Amino acid sequence: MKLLVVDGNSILNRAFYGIKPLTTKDGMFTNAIYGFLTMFERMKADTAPDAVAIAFDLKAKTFRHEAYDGYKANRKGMPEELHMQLAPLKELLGLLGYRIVTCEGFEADDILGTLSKACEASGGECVIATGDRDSLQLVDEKISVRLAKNLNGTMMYTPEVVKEEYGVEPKKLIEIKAIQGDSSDNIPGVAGIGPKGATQLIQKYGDVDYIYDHLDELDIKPGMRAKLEQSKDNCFMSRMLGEIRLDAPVDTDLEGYVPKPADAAAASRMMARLELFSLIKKFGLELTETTEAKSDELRKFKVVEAVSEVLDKILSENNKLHIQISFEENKDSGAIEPTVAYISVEEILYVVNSIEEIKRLLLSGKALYTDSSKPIFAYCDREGIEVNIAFDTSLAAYLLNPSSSGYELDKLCAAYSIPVAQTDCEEEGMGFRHALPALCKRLADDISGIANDKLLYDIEIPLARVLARMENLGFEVDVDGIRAYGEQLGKEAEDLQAKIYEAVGYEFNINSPKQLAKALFEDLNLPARKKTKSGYSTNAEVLESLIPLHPVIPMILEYRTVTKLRSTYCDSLIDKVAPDGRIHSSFNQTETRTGRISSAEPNLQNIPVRTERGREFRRFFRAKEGCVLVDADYSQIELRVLAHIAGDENMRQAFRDNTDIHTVTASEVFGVPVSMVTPLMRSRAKAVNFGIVYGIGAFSLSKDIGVTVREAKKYIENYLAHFSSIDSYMKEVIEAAKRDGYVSTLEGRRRYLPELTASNFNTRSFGERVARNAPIQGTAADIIKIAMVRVDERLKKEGLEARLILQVHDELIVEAPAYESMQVAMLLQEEMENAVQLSVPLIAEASMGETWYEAKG
DNA sequence: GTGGTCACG
DNA sequence: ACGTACGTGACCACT
Repeated sequence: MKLLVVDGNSILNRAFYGIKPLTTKDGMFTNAIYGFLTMFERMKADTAPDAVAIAFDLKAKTFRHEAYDGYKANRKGMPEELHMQLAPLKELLGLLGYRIVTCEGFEADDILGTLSKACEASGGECVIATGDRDSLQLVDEKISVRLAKNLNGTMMYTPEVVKEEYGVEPKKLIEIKAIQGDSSDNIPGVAGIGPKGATQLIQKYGDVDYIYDHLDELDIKPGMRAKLEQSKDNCFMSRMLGEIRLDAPVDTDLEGYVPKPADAAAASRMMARLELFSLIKKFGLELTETTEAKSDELRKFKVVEAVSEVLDKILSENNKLHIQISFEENKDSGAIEPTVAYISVEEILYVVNSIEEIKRLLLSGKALYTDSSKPIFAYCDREGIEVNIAFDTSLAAYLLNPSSSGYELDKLCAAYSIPVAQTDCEEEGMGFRHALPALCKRLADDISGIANDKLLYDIEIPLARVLARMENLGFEVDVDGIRAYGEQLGKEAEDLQAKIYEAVGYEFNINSPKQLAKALFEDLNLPARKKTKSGYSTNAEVLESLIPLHPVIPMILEYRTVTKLRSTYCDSLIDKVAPDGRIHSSFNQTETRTGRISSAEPNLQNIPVRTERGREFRRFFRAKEGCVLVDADYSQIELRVLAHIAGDENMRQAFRDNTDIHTVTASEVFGVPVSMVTPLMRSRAKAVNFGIVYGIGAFSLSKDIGVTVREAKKYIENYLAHFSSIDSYMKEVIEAAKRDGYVSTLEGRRRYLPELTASNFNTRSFGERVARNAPIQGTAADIIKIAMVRVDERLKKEGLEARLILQVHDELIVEAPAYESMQVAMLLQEEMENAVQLSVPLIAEASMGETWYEAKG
């Protein structure tokens, strides 16, 4: 019999502190549950046990507290955000079939000890899973300890490993601890003797009893002898405190710990409630039912194939349709086409299998309520169909909580407790499809409840259509140009590589941070400035500081730049060019927590611009024959938004006067007239402005602009003294966020901030920075989204051929026939500047050219 | 799959 | 005393 005994509290702690905060949309923390179950599953897979026991401490005092008041006296209680996870975790473990063991008056450690010895006594083998080293004393031939280091890594301790690491046998660890003590549990040990001294004593004399019995005869230095004499009582008490008991009154019949079959439905339901969907998969469960429905609610529904006549009837009887459409690539034409549609009407889920019938639905002009509108918009755009989308559950759910991990139908049904009815139909997932009307209703109510109607119906849904068209259109690129440039960069990289090998003295993989760190910090003896989790940092900041120390450093920096440009922007970009000679990026509308859109496969929002060498890539992004690119970007949109929402008159005035904001800031921060502001002062002031938007700290600012922390602090103080409303706004927004649990943008877009209630300083500070930044970044995102919808409408209304093809957060790019370019530039600027009315002017500047390089001002 | 690094706003 | 700016996506090495 192989027994796995889990130290519940210790693994839970590891999980909690080792994983960044994870919460459900209601602010319930779930990171420790997630981490615990992930580690648990891994340990179980690694050890393949026949029986499993999970030991937890009880809150009550143990015999150790009785013996010594000070025991764990310096231990703070469990933080609330961890405590709230304990009961659900235990319940979940029970549902999964595992047995939890607790014991009054004893700690989890004693349970581990008792069970492991009982297992050994019955001829079995035992693995103890824990996060702290106390249990190492239990290790012997049949008992091993798996020490969890992080989410994925464990370290296996056998007697040999313990001996190797500590220099003594496992049992002797108790003796060492008796002398050394343990500050984390407030165990005193012998005052003045630390780990080294304690280990030596035990290695030499075996145990504490022997030492005290023969204290006068032993060859111990007088100082140490005095310390031992003085702390004799503490030493024996410490041993008692540190020794794990093997006789806790728990059930030691191992058969009772063989896991029972899991209550799969209840467990998956619970995980869904905790929004831990990846765990459902990890534990081999299925997300089938999402709520515990009463039997009459569980009524079955019918699945009916909607042939032509049935469809006629549906269309004649309904003005709105709840519809979900699957798309697939047609293998012959390569086009993305609808393959099957599901329409949910009361008791029946209609399945539409013909593409012609699906087209009829789209052309019907009925208000469509769907789970994902963008693919529908995209298909209809290609087919020239004017589709009427009235609702999109993914967009609604994104507005309700932009921090969720996914917005698929099944997850939403689970997260919003929509009952999923049953069918006898074979196919999986039909229940979720049938739940679409109920889900739409619930989400629509919730959207109204937080006054996000305009955001959803007038901004996000229309925007989905614009994005779909942008994806369809794509961006023409000069493939040969990229290829040639890639070869040039490849040659440069080779030359640099050879020079680097020569300078270092041997060949290695420069792209490997690990090998590079060895070359620089070990073989060339350069000073390591910063550590990462896995070694010494070799990032650009570190390398730049090393430039004066070795001629190879600039080569490495250049090598990095060149290979980065080549691998990220040559090879992969070429791969993404479609047969039409254009790159069709995907624009994700539910990805960012601030409301921005993101671009992927490829990401066209991070094409280089800051260095000339990188900027060259923009020459290969060009307008098609006969067209030009019209590019318009907002000037200082985030600072203008800040001036508006903070209501700062000084900053507003600066923008109304259309002055250079960084120069004005410099003048205030450095206390000189505007005419005396030097370029250095302006650039530092610019960093301060950025910092303010990001939720500044003096340390980071000082690092960014290379001044002392003291100076940086002074700059910030000067800044906030002059723009005093910004100061008060920043304080108020955090207060409001703590009160409400969320921050919002101008249009009411929310971001929830459970981090603000965390007890961990760093977590909470992060929450505060986000509270300051999200309304600004998010409002800017709202504004450009409105502009995009309006630009698209205007282009259509004015009968222009020009089309939006790209958005880069504060920049829009339109591909326009040359003869339309002036009109388009005017239109773009006008719609961008008037998307919303703020108390400061919004400025957008348009320029144009054949390529992105030329078009960008 | 994660971590380090770096491209963009 | 903490540990150090917001938001993304992609590549590479390494486990």
